[in-house]
Amino acid sequence: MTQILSSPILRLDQSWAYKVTVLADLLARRVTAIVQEASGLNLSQWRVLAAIGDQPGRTASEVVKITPMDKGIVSRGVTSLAQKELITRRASETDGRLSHLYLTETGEAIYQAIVEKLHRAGLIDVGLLTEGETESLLELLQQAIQASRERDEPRL
Amino acid sequence: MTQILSSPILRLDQSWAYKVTVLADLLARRVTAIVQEASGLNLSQWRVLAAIGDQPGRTASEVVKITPMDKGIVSRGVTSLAQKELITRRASETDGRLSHLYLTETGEAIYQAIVEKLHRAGLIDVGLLTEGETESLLELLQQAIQASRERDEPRL
DNA sequence: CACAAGCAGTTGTGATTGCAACTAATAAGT
DNA sequence: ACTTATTAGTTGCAATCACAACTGCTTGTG
Repeated sequence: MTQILSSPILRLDQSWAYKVTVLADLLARRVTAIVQEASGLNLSQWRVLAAIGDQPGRTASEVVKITPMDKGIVSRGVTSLAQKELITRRASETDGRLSHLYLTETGEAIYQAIVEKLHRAGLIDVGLLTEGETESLLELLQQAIQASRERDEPRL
Repeated sequence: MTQILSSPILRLDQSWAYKVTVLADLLARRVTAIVQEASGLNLSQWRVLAAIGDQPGRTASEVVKITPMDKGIVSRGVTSLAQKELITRRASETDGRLSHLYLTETGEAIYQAIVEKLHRAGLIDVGLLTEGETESLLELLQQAIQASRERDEPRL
């Protein structure tokens, strides 16, 4: 059925954007707690660690691209992780501006331990949804992300 | 296919939790920009306003319940919105602790204007997904939220 | 009624964030 | 080659947030 009223209505409990927001916040709180307890890292430090663990050799700006983080935050994350000796920077030989990032042995251990805990907490796989549901959720989310990225500067 | 390796792997681009996080952040930035430009309100003030517009008479703690916000933030939001005369508090007659919140005329106007803009920006309805897709996305998100809420204190 | 326990809302504070200004290195244009 | 534009990454700072302590009201128990 189509909209009857002339002005659009915001029904929070029917807004996908709102639900995504609420869910993301719940997830962030749980991940933060787990990461904090397991390693003392904060959420953005963990995100940087995870992005590197996910694909070693990434540069800071690549981390920014795949992550919902400001480059300032990533920069600070990289610095502090390097100080804690969880990652190392290796300057690129072909481009003096960037360095590739790798987990140290300690970093790898912490990374694995946290992944394990997140896994058990159902924050990686989805124990709650069936395999098919998960798949379609992933697809829908990806579409929404893409669309949101494309729309990003439509000068409203 | 099931997992072959012994330790769970975090593939970011296949993690629903990660995608939800990225998407929520993209959405938050866009909503913030729109709201800021339209009204000068920040995101949490807008969220409070929206929660009241969505269902007038809500109390602050009800806003907290349906929203991913700390009660401190809601409290400050309510205070500042009241100062700007976008909402009014009406003390409950039956319970001296709480007050019901309502939009003023100005508040209503701003609320409507922002909803309109968000709508045009595709942040309420989903122009990007079909109706069926939207529906299943909503359902899946709701399930995930519920599950996440229930799991919230599993003392890991 | 008195007392304990719980809930609504406020406020203080250190930590975290987002933005923008800045440096340094590379790429592009002429 | 030289000048300009872009990109990587760092840093300063004001705004925002999360958490916890606190006040005051209400509910439950005896």
